[in-house]
Amino acid sequence: MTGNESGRRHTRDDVAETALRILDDYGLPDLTMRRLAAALDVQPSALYWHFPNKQTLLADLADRIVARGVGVPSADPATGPGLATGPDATAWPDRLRAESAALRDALLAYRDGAEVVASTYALGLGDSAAQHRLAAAAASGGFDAETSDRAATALLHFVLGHVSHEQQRMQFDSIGVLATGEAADPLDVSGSAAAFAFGVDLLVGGLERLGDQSRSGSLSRSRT
Amino acid sequence: MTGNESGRRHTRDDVAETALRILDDYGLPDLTMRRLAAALDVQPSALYWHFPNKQTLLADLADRIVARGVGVPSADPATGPGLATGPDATAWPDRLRAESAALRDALLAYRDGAEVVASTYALGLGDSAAQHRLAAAAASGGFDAETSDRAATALLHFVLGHVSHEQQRMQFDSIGVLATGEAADPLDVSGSAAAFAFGVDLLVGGLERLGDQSRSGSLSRSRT
DNA sequence: ACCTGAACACCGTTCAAGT
DNA sequence: ACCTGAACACCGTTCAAGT
Repeated sequence: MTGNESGRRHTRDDVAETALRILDDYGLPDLTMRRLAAALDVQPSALYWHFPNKQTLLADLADRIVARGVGVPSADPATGPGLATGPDATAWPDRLRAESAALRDALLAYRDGAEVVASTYALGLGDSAAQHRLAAAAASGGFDAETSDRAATALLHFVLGHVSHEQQRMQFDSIGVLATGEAADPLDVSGSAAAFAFGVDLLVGGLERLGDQSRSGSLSRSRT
Repeated sequence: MTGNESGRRHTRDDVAETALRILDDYGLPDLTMRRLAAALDVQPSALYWHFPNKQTLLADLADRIVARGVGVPSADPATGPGLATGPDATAWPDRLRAESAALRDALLAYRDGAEVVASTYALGLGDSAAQHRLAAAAASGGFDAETSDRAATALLHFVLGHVSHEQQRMQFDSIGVLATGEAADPLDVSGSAAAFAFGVDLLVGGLERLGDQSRSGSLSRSRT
């Protein structure tokens, strides 16, 4: 299905896609070079012709996971009915919220997706597509580049942290059925989404407030 | 110095403190059970009498790192001179900012401190001292428990993400002196602090704005 | 261009047994 | 109460050599 079934010779793309399948089916701890090699019917050493090391492979996966999340505007029906505005005319706070939600969806689409992207981002590897998309959304609000970048970084940290936590909890729940009578309940699915929206609203709201302040010229004290 | 030099018999506390020293001196990747055992002049298997597994050990370290950050109000002279208010009379936004800064300081006090705490938190292990302190600070602003909790979680995610990134960059800089003429510059130290403050301000500002809105009764639409 | 074979230098964890 | 000895079942990575 990946394009190479048993023809024995692989491309970098084959390797990455097979890795992505192992990740999604068995999780990050089970995504080892040796397991990946076995899935490709190849010796572990063969992988090092395609990728210099494991981190580089993971960075590639991270980029694919994030990139696969474009074109999904929000998947959230709460944006309101009949707004009928052009895609460019959307108010920037909504664009920022939509971009954050799309990123969350992208991360949730693969098991341990958030952790893969977070660790890659922490190591400074990978294209920074997520960061750039968020920064562009912020910049559409008229903020200068540094402010947009910092807001994007703050949002990204929150999103990665939140979804990592969320995914950790998902596989924890799926294993131990919890001995504590109360159970983990699927209510938490919507609870997680609400908590996510709340965090995003806090950051976007903070940015809106910052815009209001500079517009009314009440910058209490300029920072040294 | 840890209390046990070569008396050969160790306590759980000995083990944790020695682990903390290895962490700080050599970093998280070098903190292996085998290395820790060697530092204690003990067989690796001996560690499993004190801790059931490595994650539990790391959770213990995380708790110690966070706990060691209490009593350090802010370490930031920018809070303004001569306020002379009692410790309890501080405005809640300042308290939240101070708590966030103290947490950052605590994490920065140990090499890879943020990653240790973040992974422990993600796994749902450890006391949640950091989370609780932040939630208490938020609650002192008059917000209900759920709002305070969610604000604390958002802040915590941001802080852990930011400081992880910051620490990763620190050890990256200390190794590769960077071939790119521009260099990594110590300016980034203050840049990191400013970016941190900005992120915290965004979240705290968002919370203030939320307070303002509910006070003026303009909750556009109540969420379903 | 892509892979094998074999090795190097490691891991975390278990468990019977010792003192 | 605290540890040894020995093993189990793994890791990521390198490198000469093959086709």
